[in-house]
Amino acid sequence: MPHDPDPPPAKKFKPGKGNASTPIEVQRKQLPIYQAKPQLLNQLRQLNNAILIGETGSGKTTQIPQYLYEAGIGRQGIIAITQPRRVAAISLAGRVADEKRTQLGKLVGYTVRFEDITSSETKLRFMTDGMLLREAIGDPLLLRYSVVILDEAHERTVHTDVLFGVVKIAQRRRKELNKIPLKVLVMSATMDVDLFSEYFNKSPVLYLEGRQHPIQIYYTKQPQSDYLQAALVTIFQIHQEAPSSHDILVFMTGQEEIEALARTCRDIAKHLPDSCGPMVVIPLYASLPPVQQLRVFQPAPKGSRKVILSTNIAETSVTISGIKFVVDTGMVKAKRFNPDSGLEVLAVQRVSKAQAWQRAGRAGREDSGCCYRLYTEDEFDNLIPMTVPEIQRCNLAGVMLQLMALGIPDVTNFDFMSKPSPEAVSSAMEHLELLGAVQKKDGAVVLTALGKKMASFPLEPRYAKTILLSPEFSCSEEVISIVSLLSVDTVLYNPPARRDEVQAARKKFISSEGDHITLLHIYRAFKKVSGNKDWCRENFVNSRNMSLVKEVQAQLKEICLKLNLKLESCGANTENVRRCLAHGMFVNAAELQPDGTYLALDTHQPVAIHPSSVLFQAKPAYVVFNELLHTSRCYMRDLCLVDADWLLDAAPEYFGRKLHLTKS
DNA sequence: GAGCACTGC
Repeated sequence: MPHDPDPPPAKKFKPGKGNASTPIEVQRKQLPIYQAKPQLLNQLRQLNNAILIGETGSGKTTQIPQYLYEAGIGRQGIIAITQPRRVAAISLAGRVADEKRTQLGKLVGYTVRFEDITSSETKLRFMTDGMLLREAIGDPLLLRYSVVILDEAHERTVHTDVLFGVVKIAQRRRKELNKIPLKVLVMSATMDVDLFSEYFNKSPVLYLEGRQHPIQIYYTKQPQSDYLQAALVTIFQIHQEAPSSHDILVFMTGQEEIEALARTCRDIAKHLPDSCGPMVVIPLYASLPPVQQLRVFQPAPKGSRKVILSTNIAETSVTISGIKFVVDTGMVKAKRFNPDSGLEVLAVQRVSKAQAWQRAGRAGREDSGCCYRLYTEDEFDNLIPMTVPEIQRCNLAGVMLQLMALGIPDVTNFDFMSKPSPEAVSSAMEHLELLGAVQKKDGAVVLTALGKKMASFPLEPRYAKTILLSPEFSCSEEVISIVSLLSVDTVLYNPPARRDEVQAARKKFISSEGDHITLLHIYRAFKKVSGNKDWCRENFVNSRNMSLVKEVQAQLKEICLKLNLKLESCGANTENVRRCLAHGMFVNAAELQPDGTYLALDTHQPVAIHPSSVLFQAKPAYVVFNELLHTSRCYMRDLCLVDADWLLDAAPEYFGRKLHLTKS
């Protein structure tokens, strides 16, 4: 453990944050980027593409859009600034509107799902990358925009990666058609610029100075076989040696190990000598109720040390001030996708170098800091340089459908910055063909009328298909509700300590027809009491997610109306709903075998009913399911009881060709 | 008889 001298006094000025005593104009001029403004504008005026590399705190996201606007660059249209996250788009727009001393929604606005605070006056528009992508379906050339700034490009979300290609095509097409040129700026925090620059026709890279403070990195001398034990030891070494005002942020992999380590830390802290101050241990992960998440921002009582045990939510989404020490276990839980089996696996794995640097950076936001890596320098050197972009580890069916809807001629050869495997692409195309979204015509694959409608829903293709089928079964109201319920995080609240109470409360909603109908019963009951909060508490229903369901439902209904889809309810006849689900989800069907196990019908792999399903004790002959989850076994989640005949009816050729239904 | 990182339209 190093000697830790007293830190220099904290700097008064914090980039990107309001400071009551300093006028906004002065604050803006204090940002590191201000010095570079004249040269920057000079270059940006001439360039059609540029890659901007700026460290945290450079002020690039708030200042560059304003500089462009003030200099009259891109005045012919709107300047779009995309963000991977809603909260970022909203808060950045608020900040820039303040700086321009204008009301949000006038000159400066934001557009995220369910919320559009813009007007005809809006010239600086902050938006999620997903929203710009959706807009591109109606206007592939993005003609309203003169400048598109793709921020946080290093995060490489699916949406950003698809947008890279979309703006590149729009830029070229606009030039060919003699339209107003489109300027594309890519902003990234990491130095992995070659890929970006190469992709955008070797565009120039501009470096912006940041305000990051120095961080001392420490490695272990020996590889650690147990990173949790290593984390525990490191936390208490820091606790015994460093001033109590220095908070610790520990990066771990998931809820369970975080809660376990939190308990251990609290136990040990209780039995330490008085010379050690008290320790406040705070868990942080996404599924924690919002009130508990806010605890990480409260300063610990004087003399106490704050220790935050977090998942990678604290890497980007949640920024905590006052962190002096970062402890990095070097591990992360991440989803992987196998295109052959259609299986998603959530697995603990090593972080990338870029991720390790991102974690370390969380210690140096206000002042110099330390990062303890619980692995050796050799192990660090062997980490992969960058996290594999999401586009290379997800199901591509939705992406391919969206590209087709954008009118891109040969989607299987789309110019991705990082190409997904040909297997993943062809498996996505096969999936779309099965759903009837695309078909082969004269050797080419084209979007069908059905596929075009499917693309207008912000849903996975099979859910969109199920909704579009629902009028045939006179149950569109029910199917829209079910799809809405499935497209948010679970509405069921399951505190493990109160399992018996949960089971008792849920009993009255359970349907022998499966999880979908059970969810529908809960939703109907929720609506009957108009979303009463007490009702939600008593019935272990997450009222926040339920409210979200209502918003999704309203959006889906609006799309249905635009498509002239008949909205009607089947009332108590839920068999129709199951018929509809069978027709929409037939690719996710499973069949009971004579030995009591299940086989997935498309891949013939053995699957099991997840214990969380209401059908867990039952042995239905045929089910359709929402997803497969590979943990200790391969589990089907969210099941619906169906008839074999319905499946055959839904896809006679598919089941006749590939499968052997055991039913005689 | 299990257990789920994080976003987003």
